[in-house]
Amino acid sequence: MNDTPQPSADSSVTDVVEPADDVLTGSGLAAEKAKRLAKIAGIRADGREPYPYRFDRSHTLAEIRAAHGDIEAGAETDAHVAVAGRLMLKRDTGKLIFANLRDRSDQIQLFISKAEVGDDAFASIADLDLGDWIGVEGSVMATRTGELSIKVQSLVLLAKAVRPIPDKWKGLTDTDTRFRQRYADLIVNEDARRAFQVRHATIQSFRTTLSGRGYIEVETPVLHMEAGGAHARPFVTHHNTLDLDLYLRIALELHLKRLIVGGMERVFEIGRIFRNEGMSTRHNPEFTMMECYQAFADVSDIIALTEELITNAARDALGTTTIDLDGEMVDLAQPWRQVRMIDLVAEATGVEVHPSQPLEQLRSLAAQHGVSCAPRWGSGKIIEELFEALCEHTLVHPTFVTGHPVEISPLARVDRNDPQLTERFELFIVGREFANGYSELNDPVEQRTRFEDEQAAKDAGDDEATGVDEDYLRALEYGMPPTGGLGVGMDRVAMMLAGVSSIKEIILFPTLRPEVL
RNA sequence: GCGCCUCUAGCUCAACGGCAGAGCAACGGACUCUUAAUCCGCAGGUUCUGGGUUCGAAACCCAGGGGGCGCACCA
Repeated sequence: MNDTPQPSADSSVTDVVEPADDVLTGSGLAAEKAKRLAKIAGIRADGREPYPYRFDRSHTLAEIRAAHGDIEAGAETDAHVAVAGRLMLKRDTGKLIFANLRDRSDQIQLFISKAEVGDDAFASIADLDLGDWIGVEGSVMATRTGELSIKVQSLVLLAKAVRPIPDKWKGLTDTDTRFRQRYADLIVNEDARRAFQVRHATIQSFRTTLSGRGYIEVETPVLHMEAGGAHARPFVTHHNTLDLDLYLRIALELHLKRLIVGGMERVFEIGRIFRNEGMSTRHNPEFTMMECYQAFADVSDIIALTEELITNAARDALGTTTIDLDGEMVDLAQPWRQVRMIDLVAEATGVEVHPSQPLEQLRSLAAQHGVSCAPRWGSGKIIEELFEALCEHTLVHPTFVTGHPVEISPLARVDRNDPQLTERFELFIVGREFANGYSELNDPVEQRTRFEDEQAAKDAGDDEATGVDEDYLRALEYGMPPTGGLGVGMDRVAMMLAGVSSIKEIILFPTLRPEVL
């Protein structure tokens, strides 16, 4: 960079190896880390390894509790076990140490007797810090007070923690720290661990249900030439070798339907999608969508599938289909309401609405209800806006809102009984959208017309409208069978089942502004 | 993007313009059945950052930063 001579190396090296005395005797974070690093040096000086490569575990802690949880107070068994986990609590009574060991499955007490392990080993165990990873061999017992414990015969350090874990009782409550340092959150907060277990069970349940119905799981590109399949502002990136701007996908839809054209008949993908929009308790810029497509099916099949997927997920993740929705216990196993969007708006306004009505009539209805309209909006868009403003938040119980206007549904097939509406639904629960599905438009000529309408909107300044996807049209020209399709916001389903109110609670590493370190 | 709230020891929180403190963790000591062990002792601070007001600011004012909530945006 410049010609300034660098400081000589030996001026900066000398005080790095041995921490200064005042750091070792203090008790701030720097002092704490220095002490623990000094312990590591001491362990190595003893010829022991603070970070060994592996440990043979015979049982998880839950397995031990399942097998021996009912032994009597004071009982000693000859069950010899090897367990591993993180040291969470330590109670040192002099010649006995009680410690709490936690692994992924459970937490169990360690009973460490100086007479049993010997003076040297006892001293090194007493020197362990909360947060250290350890491996233990011993026998299963219960203390005089009946606490299931492992009587330690030997203990090895598996990984030394240099940084202290948060408060053993209060945990970590600062949301900023919890989301930035999810590792620390997971160490101390049981609720966080549980939420991600529910998320896992939810996604696993979807896979099981779909697999059981003959769907196969596929992976389609994240980098798109054209960000289609939804109305959303995309993230733009650039491929250097091709010298090409690409978009991160905003939906899975168009590639999955190409596979239906190819004859795969039943496909699904659970994948990350990206929308360059605002963040809230219900929106993260990257989130997880499940989309599935089934040949020879229409919207009614997909409505039934949606109900089954979510009800099964509740059963698999929670063991019940009765869940708390905004303080009200609702059984998901009961049939879900179906109602047309135009009927909900009519109910809310007392006036019949339909996309065939003159634009001026709908504009004035919107104005009466405080909904302002952009000049380019057609009747269908105004009806949707009225629905969102007046009806959406009232839908607490699971409700399939159906019959969306054609104008706002460029990929959905027209209703067989009403050419101004589509065979489409959105699922709402506690006022939030969870899913979207329809009978898929498979007529290539009509799809081209719909795309051209989108293109016109885009040209008119709608930066969420999509352009014409020529390759998708080419695929449709080969013939797509009648098809029903579904998209489900997996984060929102997991939120509902985990009972959390922010999407950041159900995404391990939510998007945050950069931290100043 | 706008409004409101918030930021103090590693963690959880006090201090209402007047000496920055407690609990946990840490450190030293006692204790062979604890359960957030207990008891005694000791130590630990850029009060988010930068300005300003004041004899005196963690507190009040201004600007900036992080976070939360709401609104806006959002198939």
